[in-house]
Amino acid sequence: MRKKSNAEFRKPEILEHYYHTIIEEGFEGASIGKIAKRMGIHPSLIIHYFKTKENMTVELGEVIAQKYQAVEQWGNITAQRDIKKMFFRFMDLLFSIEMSATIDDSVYFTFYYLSFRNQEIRNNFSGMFKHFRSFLIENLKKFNEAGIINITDYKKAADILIVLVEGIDFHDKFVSDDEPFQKFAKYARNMAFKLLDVDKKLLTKDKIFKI
Amino acid sequence: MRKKSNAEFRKPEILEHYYHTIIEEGFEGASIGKIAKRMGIHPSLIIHYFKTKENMTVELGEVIAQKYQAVEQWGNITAQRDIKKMFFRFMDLLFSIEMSATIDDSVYFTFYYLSFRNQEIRNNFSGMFKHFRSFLIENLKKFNEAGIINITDYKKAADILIVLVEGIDFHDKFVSDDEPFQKFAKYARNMAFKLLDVDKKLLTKDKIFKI
Amino acid sequence: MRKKSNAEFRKPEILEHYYHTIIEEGFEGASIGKIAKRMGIHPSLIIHYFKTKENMTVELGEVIAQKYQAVEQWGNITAQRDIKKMFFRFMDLLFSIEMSATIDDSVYFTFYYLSFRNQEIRNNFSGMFKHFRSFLIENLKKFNEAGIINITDYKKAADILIVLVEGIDFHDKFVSDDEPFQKFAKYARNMAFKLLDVDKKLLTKDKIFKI
Amino acid sequence: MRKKSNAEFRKPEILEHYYHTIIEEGFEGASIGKIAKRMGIHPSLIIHYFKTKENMTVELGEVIAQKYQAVEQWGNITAQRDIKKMFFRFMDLLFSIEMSATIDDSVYFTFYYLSFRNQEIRNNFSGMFKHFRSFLIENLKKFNEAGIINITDYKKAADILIVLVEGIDFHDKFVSDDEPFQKFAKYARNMAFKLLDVDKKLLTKDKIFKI
DNA sequence: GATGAATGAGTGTTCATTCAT
DNA sequence: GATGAATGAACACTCATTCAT
Repeated sequence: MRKKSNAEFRKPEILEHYYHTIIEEGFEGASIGKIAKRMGIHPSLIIHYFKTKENMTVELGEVIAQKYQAVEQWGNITAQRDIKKMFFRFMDLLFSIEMSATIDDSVYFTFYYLSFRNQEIRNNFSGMFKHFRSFLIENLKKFNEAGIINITDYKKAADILIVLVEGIDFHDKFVSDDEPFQKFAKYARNMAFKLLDVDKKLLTKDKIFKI
Repeated sequence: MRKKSNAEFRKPEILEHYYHTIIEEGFEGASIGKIAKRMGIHPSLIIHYFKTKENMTVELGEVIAQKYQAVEQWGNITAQRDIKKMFFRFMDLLFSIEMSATIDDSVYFTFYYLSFRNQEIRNNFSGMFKHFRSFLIENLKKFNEAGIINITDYKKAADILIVLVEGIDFHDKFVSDDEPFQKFAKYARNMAFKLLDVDKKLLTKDKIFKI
Repeated sequence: MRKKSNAEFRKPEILEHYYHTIIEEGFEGASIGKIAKRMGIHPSLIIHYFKTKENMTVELGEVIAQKYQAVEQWGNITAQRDIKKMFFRFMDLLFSIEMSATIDDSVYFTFYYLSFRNQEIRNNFSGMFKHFRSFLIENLKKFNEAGIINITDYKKAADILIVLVEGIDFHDKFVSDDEPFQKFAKYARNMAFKLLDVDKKLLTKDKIFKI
Repeated sequence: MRKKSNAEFRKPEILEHYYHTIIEEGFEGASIGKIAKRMGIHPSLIIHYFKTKENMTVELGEVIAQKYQAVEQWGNITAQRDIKKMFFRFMDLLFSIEMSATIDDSVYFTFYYLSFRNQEIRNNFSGMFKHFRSFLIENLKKFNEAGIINITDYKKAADILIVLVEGIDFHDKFVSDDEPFQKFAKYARNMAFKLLDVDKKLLTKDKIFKI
């Protein structure tokens, strides 16, 4: 009854295993053979579905890029009626561990790294960031018009937010003295408040952006 | 006294070729065989000097990490007597293309990526950033005491500077709409001015940090 | 009564594509997968019709062997009433490029080559040559009885004709200094005239067989 | 003492095994793995010496082509003082089984076949035939000047001899009714006598060239 | 009749590494 | 110090074929 495993089910299943094999064995270690063994299938079946390993890698890149965009929580937030509350929840989510944790860091960096040698992967990631930027711009506009923030160049603002958000992961990995992720995340968020010129009346003490 | 092509000279030479092979062939493509062919020597000789490829990779990581620290230009700048001039030249260099161009981006990202699977490499890079942070702190202190900037938490300030500086490369690679590197770099620099609370009297028009 | 694309039509179609795939990709390169792709069908379908690839190869060998025999032009020639004219047209056709061009040389040699490892293919080709020899004998007899040629051993004569005819292709491929195919063909034809002891009165200048 | 197996010894050894593997398994069946197993060595060692299988195949082609040229017996014959005796021994050797048996037929045909897809192999074989033709021309000249044969176009004569000689193998493989190789070989030789216009006084009964 | 899933053997080749010289 | 021989594991991928649908 459920033996009817076709491409629609199999391909995501394989990508899932590919993803986890990368986590456990690294990108170079994630051979088709190992993925197949992990799944209990024959290596050539993977080729059957993806033709080449590169295809499979690109497709995994797509999935990862899509996951980044599809942070489901955004839905609830942007549905919030009180725009001030909405702003702060928006920023909290932006600088939250949830944002970072959707994709395993090592895989994430793997694909950044692969971007340098694979145009398709680069395009996927670039597209993902541009899409995300559009989403940010759209919302920044609302906040600006409501007088919560005070900016003129939406695009630049969105860009700097992306840099800060990505920077948290980076900091956590390479610079941090083992302090909890959230600590620097919150700090970065406050820096964002400052750069966006958030209405000072709205800021409680824990949101102060003095370095 | 006889031949002087010993390890001391050979190892850096090999690492140099390893580095360029990575640029041209990617990390996976940079096999010992290819490096050897590039040098016109026998692959075994590379093993002879480094024992294993992993060793060689780690050593290349060290060299790269050291290069990042040893930005020679800093010397001239910190020797500057007029502290205000010094500050702006300091910031200009920090957000300059020279900072980014010392090491090829693709190799840089390769080692970030390798950090996830190799503790030694991670330590090297982590150490490099900490060292760099110390350097920043030291200088920020001077600027703060001279009343040029106005901060309280030096470490945090240094961290955010690192994030912003690293973010330029990242932005250039993935987010930028093909605008020149310098444009966003300058913008990021201005954001830094804002976060550091630079004395407004010192800012000319092109240094204004309004988004 | 429904679809009429059944084996009778499909098999020759597949063989046709197999033939052309061999020309383009070589025998080793002519995989079932490639043939199927060429036809826009599924590889399994080819297996469905031929059971195994070897079967298919043997069947292609049959088709090729048959084509060699079925040189339609012979019909017109042997219908010729003037036996002298008939002889010369017969010989002209025998040593013509049309004889060689019916089957692509590379495929032809492929099957010679396959003959060594496949009894069935060898039998097909052997049968084809024997059949062709019978045809030659039959006609040589007529020419001999009409006094045009002067031989006693028909079989040997037929054999030597086959050797000469096949030799033209061989010469063209390996020995010729890029001179046109027809030049050596004509030369070989004249040698045949000599061996068959053609009545000298019948020979015009361009048919003289002196080396 | 004899462990010192280097390329000079190893490569011919491998080619020898390649040759025999082709005989036993056919060209497609002669994989590097099988050759290695036959030799009791590791497959990658074969790659070590030849880099690619194609190289190895081309080199085998060279060896085969050279063997054809280097028929040692010629030496003794052309040293013969009595030119008439020499002529007949020359022709006997030309149409002898020794000429055909130096290289296994199936391998020989394999390389004919490969010539169609590999320029280098084609060149080797073409060169071999041209070299052989030169050798024939050189000798035909002597025989002609001695009045034994009577020809004007040496090159054409040499070409037709090659075609006849190659034709024996061909006939034996595909046309012959299992009659011994020598029988048709002798017959072909006699045809050659006829084409070369051998001085009739020299011909004994078994050399008569009437078909 | 036709397709896709799945298999399993096999391909040439790459690679890091060891050892003897 | 430097080379070549040799290894053995691993790799992505091809291929013909079988089976269920």
